[in-house]
Amino acid sequence: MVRSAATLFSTRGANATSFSDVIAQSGAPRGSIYHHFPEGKKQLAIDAIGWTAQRVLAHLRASTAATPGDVLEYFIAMWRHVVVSSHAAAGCAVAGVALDTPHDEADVMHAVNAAFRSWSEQLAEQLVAAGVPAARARAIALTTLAGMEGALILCRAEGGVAPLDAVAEELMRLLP
Amino acid sequence: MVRSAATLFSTRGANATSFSDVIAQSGAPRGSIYHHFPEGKKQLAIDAIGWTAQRVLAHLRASTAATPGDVLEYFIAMWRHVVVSSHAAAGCAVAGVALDTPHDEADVMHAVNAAFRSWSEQLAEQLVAAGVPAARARAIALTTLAGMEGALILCRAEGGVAPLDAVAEELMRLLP
DNA sequence: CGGGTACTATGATGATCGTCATACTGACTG
DNA sequence: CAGTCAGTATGACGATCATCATAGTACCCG
Repeated sequence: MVRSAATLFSTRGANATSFSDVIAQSGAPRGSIYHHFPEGKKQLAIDAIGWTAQRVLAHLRASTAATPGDVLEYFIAMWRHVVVSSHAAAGCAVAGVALDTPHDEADVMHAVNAAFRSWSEQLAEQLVAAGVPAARARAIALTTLAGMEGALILCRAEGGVAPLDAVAEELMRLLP
Repeated sequence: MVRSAATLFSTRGANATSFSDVIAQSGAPRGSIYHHFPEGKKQLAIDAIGWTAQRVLAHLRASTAATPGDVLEYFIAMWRHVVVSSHAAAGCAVAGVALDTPHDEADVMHAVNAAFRSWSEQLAEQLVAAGVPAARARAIALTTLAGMEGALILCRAEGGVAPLDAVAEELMRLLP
């Protein structure tokens, strides 16, 4: 269910995804929604974000990139694969929740923020390990993350991967 | 109504915004929804995007920036103002629609794409006028747009303007 | 004044949503 | 074997949504 929710969030946003959709796509039993998610939809969103965050983190940690350029390329290639394999229909599930959630829903927003920060920090860490000074690494990591999130939206709008490629090429210039 | 819809889209996304919300916020009469928007909510979304697109374009055209740095700063300052004046609650209405709309809703997606492209092209044009070679100008403009859209999401998640400022500083490095 | 057009008031419709209560299943514990 | 409990089935609830039909009002043109 969490996995289905995450993919649905990434293609239609959180509010356009109903429990019925999640049930239908995951094959999970209807009756056990509030057994596994006692707090309802909010909890499903939080769990889906957490699941996505961990998945991305695990993928990043599997990287063997040694140079700063390889680090960024590995991160970018991950998002590029999302766009290509979904024919520009999917984006980032975390962003899909972030834009659909009123900013005063503290716990959901906190999960969103934690996900973004974990990715940014992991990326910065890898850049530091590849020889980039810490302060610059943090800034480059954050900019790359923002660039990707924005590029995902542009790709979705255009229906192709071209914007992401163009953004990626520019982001590479930020490296020493 | 269009103005209200646009601001609501930018703070909660398109699907979380009901006609009732738009009515309540705009003070418009309930009975005349389908007089002004015969195609229903889809048309409201398209019109809100068009209105936002034109508003941003008009603001950009009012710029007197002469150097490439000033051009980017003017564009960035606009988004920064959105974040600051809304206390990090608002983002980009076009993005709010883009993520909430299934990718096969062709006419809405076309409006979204047109909005993004018009901004990107206007920005590139100004960069060229400030002396940046055309090819680079287009790439920098697209990257800046993507960076801002992503930064808006990060600011919303964090509740502050810090991510946007960090991204802005890095984007400036792309200029010759 | 008369007629037509633009807009609004009111409220109904069917669908869908999130949420939950109640009852059932099966497997595991002692 | 009796008992417990995680998980599932079924279906109902109030609310809200987008949409529309019908009837009304305001205003402009001649």
